[in-house]
Amino acid sequence: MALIDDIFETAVNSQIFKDREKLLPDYIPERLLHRDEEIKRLAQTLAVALRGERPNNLFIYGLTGTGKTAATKLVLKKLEGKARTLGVNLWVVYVNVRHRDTPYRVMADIAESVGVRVPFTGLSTGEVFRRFVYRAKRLEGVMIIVLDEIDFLVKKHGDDLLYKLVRANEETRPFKISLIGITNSVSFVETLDPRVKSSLGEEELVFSPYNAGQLQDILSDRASQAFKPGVLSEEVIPLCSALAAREHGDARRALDLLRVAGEIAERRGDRIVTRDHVMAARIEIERDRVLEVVRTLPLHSKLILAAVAVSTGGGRFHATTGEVYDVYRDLISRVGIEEVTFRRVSGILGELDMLGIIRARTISRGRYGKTRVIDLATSPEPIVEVLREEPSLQPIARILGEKILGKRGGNSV
DNA sequence: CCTCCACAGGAAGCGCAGGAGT
DNA sequence: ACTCCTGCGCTTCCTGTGGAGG
Repeated sequence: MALIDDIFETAVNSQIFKDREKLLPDYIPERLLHRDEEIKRLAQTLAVALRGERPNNLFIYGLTGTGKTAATKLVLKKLEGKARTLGVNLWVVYVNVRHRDTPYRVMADIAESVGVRVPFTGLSTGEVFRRFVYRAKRLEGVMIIVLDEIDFLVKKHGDDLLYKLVRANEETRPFKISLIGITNSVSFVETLDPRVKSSLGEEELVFSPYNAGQLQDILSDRASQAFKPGVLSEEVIPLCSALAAREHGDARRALDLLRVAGEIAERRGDRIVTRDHVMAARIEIERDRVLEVVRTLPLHSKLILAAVAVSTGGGRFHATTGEVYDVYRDLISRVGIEEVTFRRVSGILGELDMLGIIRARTISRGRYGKTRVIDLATSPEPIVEVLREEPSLQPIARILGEKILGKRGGNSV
């Protein structure tokens, strides 16, 4: 009991954190360092909405963790505040298309924002669109729709919806609709229908990556709000910045490192956050990411991932699609599940690659054919862990454990 | 220079579950 | 009760391809 009390006690009276939330990924700070130009451009573009005019459609590019979303949300928040005090009708809809990854769900979010009730399935996308237009027509004002990570939608479902939204503006008059598309893939724009491309890209804005120095500024600023004074040893912030700068200047990653390092220090009962905590944080973040991804994988994706783990010896060497398929069939024969076709296995390998959990690159071996060379991009332990959670997959978890973890001399936990 | 391997990956469509509308 | 819609995981059938070996 005393142990539990201790845990609760440290949680309430943190020795490390003053305000941990300031480091969470969805926290939007009042000011964004080193993004003045971008914020100015955004504000200038959107300001006309305060006069009841339609802002130009806007396209925002930039790699992950460069502040695109934060800057957009920040400016929109202020814009909404201003609109309220001026009594201007303004609707802002923010949709992260990665999480709402079908045209239907995106359209549902947009329609719901003007008060249309939409069931989560059952209607056609066109019907939802029609209801939205019907409702919007009898409203007055400006709507700004933000489609974050828009490339996911287009890659999976084409640009039909974008085309419709771009044109919706004509149908909903006097209600005005302005679109902001956010993407981290620059090449993505080229795949768009030219009509969509030109109207969506009325204005463009590029967010360049932070360099290590800028990351340091950001971390220092945020750390002073989030941590108690004096708990960070002086190498921590430069280290987090350097690690994140190496990964194309991703500020979100840097903040994650800092927060998790603090959490680890707190769990261990240390009073000072050091280099060791940062290094441990790095491993923990990666592990959690993989666990989360693997857990939500459909059955056969899990099995194929297991097959990759086995056929690459836990990541010590690489395998080809054909080899993975053979191992997969072998594994599946032991648990009495019906197997999927080669084509599907190939498709799933592509999906796992996109998730960053394996690495696959296509090569040609000349006479010996063209194939993908597949690597595990993570350590195999989290995979075994997830397989163990599923009773029917125990045999496979065991095989994996023996073939990989056993050979490494590691013990099972 | 051409062949031909071992796949890559596009296209179409199927069966199912969940739900709307009538 | 019935039809129609969607997303999802999947199959079937298909065309495309880099380069080692003949």
